[in-house]
Amino acid sequence: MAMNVRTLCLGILSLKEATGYEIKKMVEEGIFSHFIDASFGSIYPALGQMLREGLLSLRTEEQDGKPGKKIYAITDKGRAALAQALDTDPAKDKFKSEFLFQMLFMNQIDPRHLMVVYDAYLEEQEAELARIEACECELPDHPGARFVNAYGKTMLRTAVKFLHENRDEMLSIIAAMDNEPEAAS
Amino acid sequence: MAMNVRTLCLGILSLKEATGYEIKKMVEEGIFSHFIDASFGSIYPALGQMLREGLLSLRTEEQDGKPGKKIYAITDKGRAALAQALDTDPAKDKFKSEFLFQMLFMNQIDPRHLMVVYDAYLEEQEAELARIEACECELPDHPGARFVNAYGKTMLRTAVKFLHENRDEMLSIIAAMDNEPEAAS
DNA sequence: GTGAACATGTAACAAGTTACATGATTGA
DNA sequence: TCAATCATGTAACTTGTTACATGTTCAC
Repeated sequence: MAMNVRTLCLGILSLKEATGYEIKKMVEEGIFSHFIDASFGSIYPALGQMLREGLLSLRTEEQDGKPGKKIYAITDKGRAALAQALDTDPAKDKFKSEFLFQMLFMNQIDPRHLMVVYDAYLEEQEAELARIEACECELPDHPGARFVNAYGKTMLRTAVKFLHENRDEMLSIIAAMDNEPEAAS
Repeated sequence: MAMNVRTLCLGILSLKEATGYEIKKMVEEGIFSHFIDASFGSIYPALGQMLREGLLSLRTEEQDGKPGKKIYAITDKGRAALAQALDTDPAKDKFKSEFLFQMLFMNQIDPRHLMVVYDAYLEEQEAELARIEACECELPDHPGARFVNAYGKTMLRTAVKFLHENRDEMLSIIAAMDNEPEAAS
């Protein structure tokens, strides 16, 4: 369905008008963050392009000093484009995890470092869960947002639980490695 | 930690020697598939490059008709490079889901299509779970593989369970949309 | 006075995908 | 006979990131 930065911006702007800066913030702080990424370097060009194509309209708000806000709003043509993208079959999920890659080859890692990495990842997942739970109250009141939020919460809780439950086993694996080291540094 | 296709190939070749073709198959059929992707267009150049750099060694096995197998093996220098990559802090997970994006904007989708997409995704997750459970028996006997397999299984089971449990609610949301359509096609 | 948040934008770069090019064998 | 599996490789293309460029205000 071509879920690129363009479609992402259209989706956000279908909820309310916003500046590129605000879109970036929503992407990294809102529910989106769980399954989407986007940098300024991709958002700004996408907005400019879609404005030229008539999918967006622009209103500028001057500010003292700061470079005046460029507030984009979606047009009818933009809504049509979004509807079309939304009507396509979604591509397969893409998940890349360097953490899991490292865990897969844990027997080739220095045991001390391994545990540091493990705990850091666990904390990260906990923080992510906390964030997603926090943004729940300010959730837009439509079923999609609730569904995605609930899904993300469920998955993160499971991950955190798994990592907690398996921590002791990790420690004992490491203890075994210390006796029979394969690649301790 | 620069977990690119190079590191992926080094990791696989640290388990056993293989051809580019075999690496691709392992990536799409083994435990790797859950958190990694790689195409021929990235694997073959990576192998050639690392051979030139001395991280890999090459043995060719002629075959009748077919273009003789190029069997790569990791060298000491290659193992060192892998160890170095494994010693770096892993980058944050990257997860992209067009399905969740569509669910987020479900109120702008044709209800019938929405349910087709939902069921297709559910089936896909079930298939993925079945695959990961199947490859369990032929798992290399080291703790990393078991950990990653268990993690993947746990997450996929949770996803499948969630999707099953929320299917009825989806149906009622759709029923509500049919009465009060916002963007039915 | 130093760093963070606000605010926009460009250009070089990185990394990987898709499509193309080639060609035998095997099973439906 | 048509698709799939085996087997390698290249080149164009897509997509997005990082770093740079610029400048204010506000809190510590």
